Amino acid sequence: MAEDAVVPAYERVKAFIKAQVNQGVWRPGAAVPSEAALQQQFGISRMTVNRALRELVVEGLVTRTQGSGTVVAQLHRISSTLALRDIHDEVLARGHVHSTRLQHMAAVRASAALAEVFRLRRGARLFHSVLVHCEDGLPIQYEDRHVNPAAAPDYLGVDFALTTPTRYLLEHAPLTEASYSIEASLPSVQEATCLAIAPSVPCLVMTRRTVSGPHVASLARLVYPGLRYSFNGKFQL
Amino acid sequence: MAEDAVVPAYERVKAFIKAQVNQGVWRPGAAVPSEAALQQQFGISRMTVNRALRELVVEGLVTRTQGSGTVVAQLHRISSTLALRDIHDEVLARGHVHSTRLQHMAAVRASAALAEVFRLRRGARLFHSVLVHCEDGLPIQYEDRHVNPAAAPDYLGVDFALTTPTRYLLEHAPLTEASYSIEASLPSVQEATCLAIAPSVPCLVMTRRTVSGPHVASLARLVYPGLRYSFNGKFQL
DNA sequence: ACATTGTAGTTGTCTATACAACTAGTGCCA
DNA sequence: TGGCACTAGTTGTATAGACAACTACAATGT
Repeated sequence: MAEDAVVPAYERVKAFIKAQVNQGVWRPGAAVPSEAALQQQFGISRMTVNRALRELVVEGLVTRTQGSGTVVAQLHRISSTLALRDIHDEVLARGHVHSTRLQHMAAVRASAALAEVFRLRRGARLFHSVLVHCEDGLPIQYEDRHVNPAAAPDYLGVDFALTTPTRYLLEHAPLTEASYSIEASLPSVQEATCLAIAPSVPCLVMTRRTVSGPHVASLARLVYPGLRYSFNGKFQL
Repeated sequence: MAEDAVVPAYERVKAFIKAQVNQGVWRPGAAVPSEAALQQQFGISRMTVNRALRELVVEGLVTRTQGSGTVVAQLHRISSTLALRDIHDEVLARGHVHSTRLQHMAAVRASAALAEVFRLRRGARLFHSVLVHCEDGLPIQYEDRHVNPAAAPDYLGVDFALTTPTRYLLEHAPLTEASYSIEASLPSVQEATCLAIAPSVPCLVMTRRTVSGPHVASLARLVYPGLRYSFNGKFQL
């Protein structure tokens, strides 16, 4: 039953270097053997060693300088993959049931602030939706979103019992750029009401702007009750 | 003055594919030409095409299946590299002045909860430090930290006028693993006092656990006044 | 109808070699 | 001392070829 599971040569080299760093044999700043040295040590070709080291650069474990050498990196990043993940999938992944309540859906005129964000003129047509997402019936996200009709012309007709705004936009306006900001603040009265919390309960607020090709596709304000939700991340190696 | 700036062949292939995806020519799920096809199209060797495609996999732009082919990825991740960044550098990068007030520093005995986190027995010796970090004199972070003596035996003697706990630990207990959680909550009375805010002001609270080799090195509770601080991230391509 | 086999196409890995580009040091010379 | 040229060592890129592993599909046979 036990598969051969032949580990590729470049993986062996990576594992070796990671082990040295993990066990503290090579501290940050220490020199990693040259490609030629590792080539001899492992009895493989230089290109294979080169691949291993290049991948370790991407992983943030080492830094390389042409002409000089390879050293163990000083800072080990946390690549937190704060992914633009659909809340539907997220809830499902936890083994719970996701449901949605549509609060509002309409075409609106852009205020000066919105027009600037979307790089449109003031008064331009935008779609506006407000939803509440629930996990096992309990509200966990208030989603207030504006959408650029140029990126998703049929947004008003989408049935959010079948999909979520995030998913619909990812499918119809593929992502080319996104930026977000996470703050703590108090919910508005309407947000508190929809989330079934007191207005004094602190919330995580994520503001997210997505760009699709030439268009600013969407600006979303996502409000999470602070006591029912947290962002988590992990880094290893 | 204008350098030749010869763009490597594999970069040209990557740029070509990114452009097709960005401009919507190839939608998520669409097939990317095979290595052989790209090899012909660009007049380069297969290994070079292979490198380009492998790097695009790491960047999350495409997925590849042996025997089947390469397709444009469905979800474009935001790999926000929420780095374990030293707050001192962070403030400096914004062009401001960073200062620190040491509130407390002592050796303590582990409570049951702390012992579990650090994988030590109850009552084991730990170091405990409390600092307030200021940006241009304004408090922006309350840092309550426990440290494992096995990972940083000289922690009690560190002068936090010269360095920060984060920096000291990164240098003396190289990181092998870290996990964090971000929540919104209200500050304790002491936290509110130290941060010079009202106890009703919502705060971002990051709880961070770091591992160094065999030891759980540190557990930190970082409290940020919600109105003065936000986590930001960006993704492109 | 169903299962098996074969095959073309694709990606995964690895090699041996080559040259370019850069770094850091050494030694020379004015 | 200061500047310069040279060199050994290192990483960056690229090639042509090879074989393995896997997928999807077509052809075959029962």
